[in-house]
Amino acid sequence: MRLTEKKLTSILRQRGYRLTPQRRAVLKVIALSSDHLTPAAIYERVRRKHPGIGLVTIYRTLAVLAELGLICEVHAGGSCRSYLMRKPPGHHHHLICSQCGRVVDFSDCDLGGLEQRLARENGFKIEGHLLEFLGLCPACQKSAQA
Amino acid sequence: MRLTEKKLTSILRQRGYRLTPQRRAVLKVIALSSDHLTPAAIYERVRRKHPGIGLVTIYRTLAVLAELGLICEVHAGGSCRSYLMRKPPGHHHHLICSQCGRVVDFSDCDLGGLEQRLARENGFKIEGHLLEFLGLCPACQKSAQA
DNA sequence: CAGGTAAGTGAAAAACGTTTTCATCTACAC
DNA sequence: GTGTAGATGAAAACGTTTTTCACTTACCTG
Ligand SMILES: [Mn+2]
Ligand SMILES: [Mn+2]
Ligand SMILES: [Zn+2]
Ligand SMILES: [Zn+2]
Repeated sequence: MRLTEKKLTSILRQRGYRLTPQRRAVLKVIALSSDHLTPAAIYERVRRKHPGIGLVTIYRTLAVLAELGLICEVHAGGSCRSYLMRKPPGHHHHLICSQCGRVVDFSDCDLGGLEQRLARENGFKIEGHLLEFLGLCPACQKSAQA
Repeated sequence: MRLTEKKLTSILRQRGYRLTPQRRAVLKVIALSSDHLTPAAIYERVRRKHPGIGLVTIYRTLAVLAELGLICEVHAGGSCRSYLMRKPPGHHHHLICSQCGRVVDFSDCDLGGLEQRLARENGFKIEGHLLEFLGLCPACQKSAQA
């Protein structure tokens, strides 16, 4: 189900929020990216088309959108907080070189079974997961031998 | 296998680190707690018996202990970073409530096959992984209905 | 289509949590 | 003991997030 303008307005209004150009712009940036974006990265991108926007508004908007369940917040290693659309078509994960920081994406993780078991055993409603492998990339393995 | 003073010294020295009273104190606080403790909480507790210690030392010590694999770092909702003893023998993972921050541990993740495939396809030498599920705990699901 | 008002915005400042810097100190090898 | 690489603490720098406040705007009502 695509998120039409109409639907978006109604979701917001249901909780007493208004649909402003700023909120539209922030949501659009997140929707068009398949990566996790930090508040700063979102700010940068939104400003390209919307130069007057304030960083404060980014934070406030992220809080509202997350509260409404339209986007979700992810905690990763480095910059800790980032956001992405709630149900992306195939989430994605990272293989990170612990030495040079190089990142490789992958998307097939096959955690469905584990997820179901954990949900059942603990009574959780699971919304997402964070999976990162850490290791040495080919280049750093070579330089480590030297 | 308990972590004796002797063993600890040897683990540290293997990498060129020294065993200082401050490091001993930080590790002790973490070992005696079954919770995840933030750097600030650790600082507070260590200071009770060790008033002169600086917060900087807490941060530096946490980085060293995590690098050595003696403790592990957790990213949860609110205060984001916290630490706890690494539970032998296997690694352990978290199921985190995105609303109240409650954390449930689990240890069986069965990622061996995926790990091997990623290593082969990308030439990485994989050293470890981070796996966290995010969702709503039973209590927060109830309060969400209201 | 006004007009009124609650909600939203942006600039600036404050509040955090974390890292860097640097002079001093100390654990440990010899 | 002595020398030295490694560790510490205070202060300052830093980047991120929140608060405050005067001003503006989306949206309801008539
Ligand atoms: Mn990615
Ligand atoms: Mn845990
Ligand atoms: Zn985090
Ligand atoms: Zn690398």
